[in-house]
Amino acid sequence: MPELIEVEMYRADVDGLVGGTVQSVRLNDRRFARPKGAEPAQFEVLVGAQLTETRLHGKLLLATFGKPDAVLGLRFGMTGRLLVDGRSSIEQLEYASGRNEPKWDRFEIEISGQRVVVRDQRCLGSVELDPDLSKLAPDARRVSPDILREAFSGRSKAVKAALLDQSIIAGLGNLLADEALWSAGIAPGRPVDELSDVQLSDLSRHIVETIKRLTTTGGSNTGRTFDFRHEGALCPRCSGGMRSDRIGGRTSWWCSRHQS
DNA sequence: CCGGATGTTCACCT
DNA sequence: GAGGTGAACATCCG
Repeated sequence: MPELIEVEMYRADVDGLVGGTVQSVRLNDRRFARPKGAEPAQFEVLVGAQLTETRLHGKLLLATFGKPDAVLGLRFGMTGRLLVDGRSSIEQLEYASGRNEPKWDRFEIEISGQRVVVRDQRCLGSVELDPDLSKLAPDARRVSPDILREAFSGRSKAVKAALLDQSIIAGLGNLLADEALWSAGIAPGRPVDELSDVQLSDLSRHIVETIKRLTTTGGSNTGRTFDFRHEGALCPRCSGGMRSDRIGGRTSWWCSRHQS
């Protein structure tokens, strides 16, 4: 289940509570708060506030409140999920275990009688009050060839590493980045300053397209249309051998034939 | 026991 | 500043 896709589902869940009023807030695990060392008590300001809007920037889920004005930012890491009244729109997470323990409830907020819980086994997600939104990178769902070119300018790192860097482009995770590069026929290790105009435009289009496709088809299944992330796999497009390597600190898979 | 996993961040090199 | 690497975070799985 690709990353930004599921966060969008969580956003839709929270959006169903817009107009509601916060009755209680609880940070169960202070390690979950950002910035590191933030006081758990700060979240109390949300009590009595009204949820006015939800939106996404990259993988960051933002809930805006009024009276008093405040913004709550939620990050889900690799194993975080959101429960509303004990239910989640995501049945299972690939890398979360099948179990579902209440002890992993790191943050809870009650809005109009509905209990919103961030349950995160590995505790790699976080919650932040009034996150700094002034220097966010462009959102992956709205990239254009020009935006990509601008984001990559003055850089030389591998395109896969650049796509994973949330300060360059916000929203792509490991699977989504591999899939977009596969669709665009670009090898993940190719430095961004070597990409042609045509490749930049292909990449831009396939990023937007991949996110859109998986958002609409990913709800009822795993979100992935094929599986090529294993040894010996053949490319579903051209039957080339799939290769893997570590790029940008993460395992990347690509087709040795049609991606260059 | 070890390594790796849809993520982010920090420290430390070059 | 840029880029790379490795560790850390917490937990489970093969």
